[in-house]
Amino acid sequence: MIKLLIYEDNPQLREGLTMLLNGSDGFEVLASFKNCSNVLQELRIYKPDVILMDIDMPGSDGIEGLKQIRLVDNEVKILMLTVFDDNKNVFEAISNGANGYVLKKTPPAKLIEYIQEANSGGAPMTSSIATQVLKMFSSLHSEKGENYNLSEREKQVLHLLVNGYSYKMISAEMFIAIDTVRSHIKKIYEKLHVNSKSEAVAKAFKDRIV
Amino acid sequence: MIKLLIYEDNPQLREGLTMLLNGSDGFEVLASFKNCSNVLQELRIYKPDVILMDIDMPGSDGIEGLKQIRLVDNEVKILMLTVFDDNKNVFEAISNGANGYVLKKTPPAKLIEYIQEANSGGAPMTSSIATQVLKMFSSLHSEKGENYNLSEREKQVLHLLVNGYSYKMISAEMFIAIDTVRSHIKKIYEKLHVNSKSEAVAKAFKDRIV
DNA sequence: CTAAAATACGCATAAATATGCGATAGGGCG
DNA sequence: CGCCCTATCGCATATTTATGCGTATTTTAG
Repeated sequence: MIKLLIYEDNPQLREGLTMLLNGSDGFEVLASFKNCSNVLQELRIYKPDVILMDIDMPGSDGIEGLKQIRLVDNEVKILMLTVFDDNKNVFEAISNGANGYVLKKTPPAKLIEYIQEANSGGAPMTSSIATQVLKMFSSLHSEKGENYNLSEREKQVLHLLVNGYSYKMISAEMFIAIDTVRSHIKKIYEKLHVNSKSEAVAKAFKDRIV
Repeated sequence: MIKLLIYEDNPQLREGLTMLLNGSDGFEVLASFKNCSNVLQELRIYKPDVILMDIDMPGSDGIEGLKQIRLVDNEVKILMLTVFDDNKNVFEAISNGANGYVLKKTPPAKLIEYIQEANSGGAPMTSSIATQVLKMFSSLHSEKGENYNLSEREKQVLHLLVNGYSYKMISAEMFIAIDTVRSHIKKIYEKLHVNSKSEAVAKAFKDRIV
């Protein structure tokens, strides 16, 4: 019997998880909470095997809770739940001793598998997370990311975009018509597989093409 | 149909894998080889989707093969197979662009799952490997930049912005009116001293507030 | 040489964003 | 109790962005 604690601010999801797990053989949800303000106390009282910890909670967030727990307990397995597979949180979580990191959209059957895996000493990750982790690793050694075959001019435009330039400013800076700026940006979007300026900027940072 | 190449020096295992996969729906083993001396040629001829690459092969070993392939092809998925979950090889493999890293003792059903995962862009790892990876990561550390005194809600909004969400999508995701999203974003811009979405995104990356 | 990119530009239009000027409600604090 | 902050929402409007559909010249790769 795997004993669980759940920390999740969204009431629906909290209830859903609790019901799912209590209804599954070999699982017992001891309690669930909407934030981790009293996580240490609760840990002492319930002595769970595995903790499901939402990352994006108001007040004391999941990373904070994780840190607190790891100050006093290195045994309990902590599985982080999140809607995002972004770099920062993954890194923070695993640097601070999380045992796994899974997306909330993970189907129930998978989630159950992951919990079992965490409980038996594994490190379950949804594949997009694992990919992130591998990317981070690769980036430690290989200096440059994808190139996306951006042309020189396109790289210049993207560079200016990343530095907060509007189309008008780019047009002025590069001595080309604003419509030409549009053309370039459209091409850039195609190549990066995005469709907004901020997505392009984000991608530029993530893939280090800046 | 996932098309596979197999590199494995042990004849029994090589045959076993081939039979297993050819006997499974949706898989086709194009060919299998006992070492990767001619990997580039074979890659060109067969154009596989996924390559199963044993690490511990005599002559040209799996890491060597991996490196060669990645010089000319960043698309094909490469799943490393090994008996050991030792640090050195894991690190080498993932630094050189392997898509996954699984132990040979992985049960067939799991292996099939992993291959599918690799094929669809994931990064399958057996849990002991994943644990290794996390441990390596934990040894690193980084600290945090400015906070800009963003409120909880503002951080959530910024987070979504960084992930390419439009106002409308944020409104849906957070269950608030689009005008409220506007309010938050205006406040965020003030606090970050910017005045466009892409600038905010850029700043979020630069200052690691994401 | 020829085909394919890259570069440059124009026009039109729908959607998204930025901004200003409001309002209401709850929580924390001296 | 007022005062400030956060969070919520509404309306109006100007600007910016995204996109489609064109044309034309130059450079590059096969």
